[in-house]
Amino acid sequence: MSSGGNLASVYDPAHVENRWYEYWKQHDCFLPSGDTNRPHYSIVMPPPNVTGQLHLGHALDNTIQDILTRWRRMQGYNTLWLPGTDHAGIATQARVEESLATEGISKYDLGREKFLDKVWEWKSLYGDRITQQLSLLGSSCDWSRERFTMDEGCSRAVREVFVRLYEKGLIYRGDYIINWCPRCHTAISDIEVEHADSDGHLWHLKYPVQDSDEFVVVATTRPETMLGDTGVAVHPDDERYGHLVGKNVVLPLVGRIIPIFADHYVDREFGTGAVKVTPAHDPNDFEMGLRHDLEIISVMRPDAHMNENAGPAYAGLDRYDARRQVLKDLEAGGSLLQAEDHQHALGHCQRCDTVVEPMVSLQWFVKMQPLAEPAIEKVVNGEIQFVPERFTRIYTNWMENIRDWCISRQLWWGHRIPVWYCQDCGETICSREDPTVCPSCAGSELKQDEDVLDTWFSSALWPFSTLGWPEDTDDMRTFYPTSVLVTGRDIIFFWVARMIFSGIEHTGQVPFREVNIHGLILDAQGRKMSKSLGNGVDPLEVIGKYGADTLRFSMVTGVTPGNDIRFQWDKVENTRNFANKIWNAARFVLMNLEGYQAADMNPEEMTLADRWILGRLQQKITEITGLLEAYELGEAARRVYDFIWDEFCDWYIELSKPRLFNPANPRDRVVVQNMLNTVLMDILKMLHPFMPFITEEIYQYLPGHGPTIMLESWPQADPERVETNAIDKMQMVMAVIRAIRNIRAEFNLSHGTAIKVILVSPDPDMTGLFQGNGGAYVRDLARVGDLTVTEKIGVPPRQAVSSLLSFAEIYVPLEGIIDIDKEVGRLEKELKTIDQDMAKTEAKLNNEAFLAKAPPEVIAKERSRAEEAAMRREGLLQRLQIFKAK
RNA sequence: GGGUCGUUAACUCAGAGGUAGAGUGCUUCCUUGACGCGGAAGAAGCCACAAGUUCGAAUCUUGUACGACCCA
Repeated sequence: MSSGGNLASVYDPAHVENRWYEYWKQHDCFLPSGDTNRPHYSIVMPPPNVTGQLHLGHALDNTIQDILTRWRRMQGYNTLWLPGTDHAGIATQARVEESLATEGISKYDLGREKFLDKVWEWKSLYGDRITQQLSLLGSSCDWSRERFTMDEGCSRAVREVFVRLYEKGLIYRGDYIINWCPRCHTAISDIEVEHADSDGHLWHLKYPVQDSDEFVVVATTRPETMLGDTGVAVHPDDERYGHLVGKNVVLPLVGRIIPIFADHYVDREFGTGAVKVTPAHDPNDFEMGLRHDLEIISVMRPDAHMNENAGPAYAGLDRYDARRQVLKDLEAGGSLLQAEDHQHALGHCQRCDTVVEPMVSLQWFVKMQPLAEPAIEKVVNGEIQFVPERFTRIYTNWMENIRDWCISRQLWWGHRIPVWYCQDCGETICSREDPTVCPSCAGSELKQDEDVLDTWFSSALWPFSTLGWPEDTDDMRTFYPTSVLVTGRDIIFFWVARMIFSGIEHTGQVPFREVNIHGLILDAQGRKMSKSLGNGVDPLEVIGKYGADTLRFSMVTGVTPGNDIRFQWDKVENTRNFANKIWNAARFVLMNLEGYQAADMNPEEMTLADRWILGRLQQKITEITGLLEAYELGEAARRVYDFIWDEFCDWYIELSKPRLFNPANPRDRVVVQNMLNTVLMDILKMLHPFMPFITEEIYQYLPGHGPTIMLESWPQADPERVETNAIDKMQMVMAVIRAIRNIRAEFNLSHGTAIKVILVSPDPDMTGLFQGNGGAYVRDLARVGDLTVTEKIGVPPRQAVSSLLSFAEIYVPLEGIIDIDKEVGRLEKELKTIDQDMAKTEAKLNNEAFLAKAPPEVIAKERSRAEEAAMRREGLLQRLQIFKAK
């Protein structure tokens, strides 16, 4: 056993954390126990971007997962937390391109293969960084099973899934309108588009009706697209335009003859009620175009400059220059009627914030309807549960309105689409193995599709691809479906939803039973942390300054399920202080364990304080375990905090001191030593999932410790140890001590002066308590030199301050010190509040409806409250009489 | 336009039918044999507003206002 006297009085995480992480790793503590007789508990980690850096969002997400994992592991589950990283197609490729650009090289200079070599170089250079950062956080994940979305196994799963869906007809290729990012030069899916309101204009353009003097005025926010207009739409019931439906207009600047048609999509209230239709550059227009068989004329190039279809005057112009030019030309031709200010939502690329351009393009899609249906059902019927429950609706609403998923990306970094085109006969071949000859014509000129898959296509398979699917592996059988998925509310659509339908479709099972959704970490002002605002806080900085335990605990205590939390340095500091508090409590215990011998807790030998703290400990075990089961991690952490600081440190340790230092009773010392050790041990175990490092460090100093606290069993509450009688009595002792301390503070009685106290209670139980153990506590903790306990007092001393508790009266004689006027004032104030309280309770007790309908225990409580108040009031009046009777 | 969340002490947030809680900050005191990153005591709130349900509402219902976010 080490002596606590060697420990520094200030806890320094830097000397502790890395050491234990290495120790755990070396001793294989993160691996599943492998005991398949025990239930399994498994989590797959949401894979961070392989070239990314740990941010506070990761820190929170992984802290929650680690808490759950460590807790369940201690509970004896066969526990697996599987880590890994994501190849993050667009983001990673963009970063490599940026880096090459500084050398003046473009990816085209290198060509596809050499460029990909570069990306893999990046991956190996930065791929470890994020996982090392996760280690610093204390993540107890099984690194031996670490995966990467582009490793061999995951790639195999991707290939299998693509081929299966293709063969089932759920994957198709076609020309459809998609969101195009002109900067990233790729298609992106609907949810990768972020809408932001921006100030623009609504221009009214005058289109002449063919063979007529009439005009149709259309309103648009994007006049440059008029070059690609192939129709004008009005609402079928709009009387203003009814006579024009079926006629044509002559498109200004272009001269194209295009039809006027009716469609219910048109909003009569908006603008002029007539809209120009550009099927090639607007998703709604595209739909209308299909319905009315309109021509699709694309007027833009992939870089969002106009193409030759826009006409020689505009070809080559950037879309915004083209807008200015078109407006100028329309105005010159008298076709521009008015421009009003108008706010509208613009789509931006999630990655680079460039304004997205809707374009018609040949892409691959997943047909969502058949996949969405069972995915909704499994959530509605509770096979998958969202926690908090309200996220269920967010999920189902989205799933019910889902559109087909555009999965092809015009990138090089990613899973290449496993489709080949025969150059001889034009056959399309989708295959699990790379084909060498065309099955149709036996030709060998096969060319693979250039595109790669959306990164989320592989992420969607993560819960099973990481466990070995499509093979029927031990891990699949043991750990799938996983127990819970922990993630932020921002990726429910991107990821959670897609894992659910993929899991059901490919494994026939849900990928996880529960989804625990947490909020986002905001800055101190409540804003999202972002690079552009520069308000991000680096978790590594926090760990460096305060330690990972502190970061973890400070984040998790701020958590209420599903809600965002603000990051505050104040809170981090407070948590650091908490760590130091535990450290010093442990130091105190260790310093006083000299001569420690393990002893059975004999109830006979236990004092009131012992029974109280043991009872409270059992209650806390029950509460905290229950809160963890309900994913109320923040509340659980707060309970641990309060118990340690308020009850264990401020009361129990203080109460233990006299017994430790009393040489007259050596046996007493042994009992307290055992108490301190066991209670501290259980406290550490409960705190361990939250603060793994400091708890391990202290644990290793305590007598009776095992190889690691990680593999200790989670405390179990023993109901027999909950003696409510002892708890109640202790609470009364505490009330007396507080009352005396209060008097001390109010009368400035320095801590050095031992005072005299008279405690009066007619209840023999009470007098017994304070003549015994309770009195000793009062003497020690309230510094009472002379404590008189009596059932009755004839005439209370006049020169005394009093405190009237519900179960006892306390008098502190202060001959010569007491200021009678002040004391009278104090009592009168107290009398007033009692009167107010009494009025309230009496109003209730006089209310017949209350007596008739309120539950009996509430009525009883109200009655006893009234009685207590009456007693205290009586006492106060007596006191006042004594003072006034001069 | 639809939806979700929030509005509680100066600040940051808990609490979810039975007389309001914490941390920080503030005031006063304390070099008591773990801890000043500490201890003791205290001041501080018509729980956004309105109506309803209920014996009883900060808590449930409906609406309003303000703020944040998501979807269209």
